[in-house]
Amino acid sequence: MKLEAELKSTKPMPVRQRAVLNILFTASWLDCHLARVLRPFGITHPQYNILRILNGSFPNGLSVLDIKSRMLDRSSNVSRLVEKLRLSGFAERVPHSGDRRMVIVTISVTGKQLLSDIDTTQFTDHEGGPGHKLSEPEAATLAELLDKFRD
Amino acid sequence: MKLEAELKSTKPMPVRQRAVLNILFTASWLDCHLARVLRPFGITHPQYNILRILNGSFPNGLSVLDIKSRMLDRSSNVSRLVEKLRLSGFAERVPHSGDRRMVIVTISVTGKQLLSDIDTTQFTDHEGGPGHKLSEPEAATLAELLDKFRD
DNA sequence: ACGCAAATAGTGTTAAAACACTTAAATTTG
DNA sequence: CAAATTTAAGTGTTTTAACACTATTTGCGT
Repeated sequence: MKLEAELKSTKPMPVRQRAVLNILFTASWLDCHLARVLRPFGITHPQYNILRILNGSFPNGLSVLDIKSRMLDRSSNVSRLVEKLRLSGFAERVPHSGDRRMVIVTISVTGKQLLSDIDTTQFTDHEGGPGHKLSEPEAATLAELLDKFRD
Repeated sequence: MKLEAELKSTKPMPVRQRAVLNILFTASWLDCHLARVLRPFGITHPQYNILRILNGSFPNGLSVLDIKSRMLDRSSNVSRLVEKLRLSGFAERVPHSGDRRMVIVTISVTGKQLLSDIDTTQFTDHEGGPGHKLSEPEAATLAELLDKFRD
């Protein structure tokens, strides 16, 4: 559905404003879908995000700041989220030998199992997943325009 | 900056996954910018969102459900947000005469003044505003691709 | 070596989101 | 018309985000 219809907007919007609102609206829409898929697994979106990051650097771990710098939402509370993941058994924390300020966080076997259970493709390349109506070139164009948008 | 650089991603991503992450990342980036501009005015993003909606329907008011249906984030707590706006003097609430279940919310003069103070163009069409690097046709294409993405 | 600034992780607190539930009024149905 | 259903708004509670702050360790300059 077009943005104007979703938002029941009557007047036509300036094009850049339409782009801004559409980004925010689409992200909220995506978040909602993601939360619905994640709920049965007892994990939140930011926690899932961290697990994906840890999985990406596996078998190496990452410090808390490394995780933060790779997160979509940089203002979130990584220490507490990591602690949640540790309590759930999805991540491990070991003090860094060289620098005692640091803590190295690693995804656990259980955590890797969780990710494969969730089946990431459900959100990305799966048939019914979000964005399936876009062709690959269209998806590429979309990502490029977003990169340019943030410039 | 390109998404991969922002997220310090090493491996190449599937195109649709790249689009999904880019939408989420860009929205978070936008939110951050918006919060920075809004802070001096003592108003939050969802509150600003509601004020814009009320301003759009001025001089007519809207019921709480009408507001909710026009919001970017549909799961938020409109009653409490409206109460905050009322306490700050930016909105007014009057019971609906015909249907006593309903309450009609209207933007106040102070609220309209606040919006013009914030100068919405700062986020949309202003020179240094977000998305200023995009040409108008590019912004239009971006919005269309996002519409299609949600299909 | 000493003091100071930067870096790193974590905590405390307030405000907000998430979600289920409640109250009240209108509408439908038997 | 009475009871049940639906609709609208609001509330209670838990979890989380936001933001500023603290504590500890490291590195650096002198």
